[in-house]
Amino acid sequence: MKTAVSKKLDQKAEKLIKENNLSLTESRKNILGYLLKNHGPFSVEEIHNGLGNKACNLATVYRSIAQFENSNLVERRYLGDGILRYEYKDMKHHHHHIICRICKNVAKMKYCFVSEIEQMVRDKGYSDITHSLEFFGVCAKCKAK
Amino acid sequence: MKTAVSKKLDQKAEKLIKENNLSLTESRKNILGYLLKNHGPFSVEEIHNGLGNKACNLATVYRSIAQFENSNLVERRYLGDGILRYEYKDMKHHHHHIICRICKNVAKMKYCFVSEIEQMVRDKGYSDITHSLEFFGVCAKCKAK
DNA sequence: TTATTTATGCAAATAATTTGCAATTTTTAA
DNA sequence: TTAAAAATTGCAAATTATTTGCATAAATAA
Repeated sequence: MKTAVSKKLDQKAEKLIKENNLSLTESRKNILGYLLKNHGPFSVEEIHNGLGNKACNLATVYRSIAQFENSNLVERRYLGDGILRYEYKDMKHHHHHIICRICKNVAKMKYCFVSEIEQMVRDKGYSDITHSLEFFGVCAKCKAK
Repeated sequence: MKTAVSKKLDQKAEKLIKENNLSLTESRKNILGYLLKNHGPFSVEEIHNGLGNKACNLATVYRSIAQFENSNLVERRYLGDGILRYEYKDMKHHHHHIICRICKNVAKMKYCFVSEIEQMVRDKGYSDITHSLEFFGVCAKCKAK
């Protein structure tokens, strides 16, 4: 069963892949579609499972993600546990995360005023600046236990 | 040749190890001493090489670093390239990094006003909050090339 | 000092990621 | 539209970073 929203996001995935001059394959459509429909970040394995495992090979997920990263469609996150995760890089909704050190739940933090600091970095002579900011803490639920 | 400063930092390493109730071994003194004397972050392999390789086994560096992390003496950094790095956690000099995407040079950024945001995280019910903030850009040198 | 606990070296085991290569799919261009 | 060229995929094997088991050695406690 494909909802209208799901279909729309599949189309968006297709559009993004073409716009970035990547060849349009089933796997890539599925992988990027998955990231558009689900709010990550996800490990490569989670994406692979999420797609149903037989959708494509794990190596293909790695390769596709690498392409998407190069094309700036996806961004890598490191949450401190030794596993890399990826999520769709939505330019219009820049955000950060709050990760519970115990249950690993990832909450979104929409507010960001790091851009003010980026100006300082720019003043030091750097260009093409990005940043990664993650918060770690113990969430209320875990604290109560 | 051991300078006075170097000797002082070795003593500091020793003190820190004892204070944290870790047994005081040659390896641990060397590893923490290295992190006190050199401004990281460093990968486990870099530390191992830095100490001269025969100083101790690579596995020992991994194990010692894990201990130091638990004792909050050392903090883990992820600079986006798939390798974990570690540096001495100097409570008195909290700072962030600016990493050149090309030459990988790591510059220190002493200024930090993320603590203001931490209050927001606290307000959401999280406790024991820490954060990780890294900037990535192309440094002036690399840009000129 | 001797007993007990803890750490180390070494080699083997894991786990995540990458790669080579033949087969397949996608794109290009006639 | 179709044939040729280019790029991607699956699979298995290779890498790489990290962890672990276990016997030996060193550090701490009594």
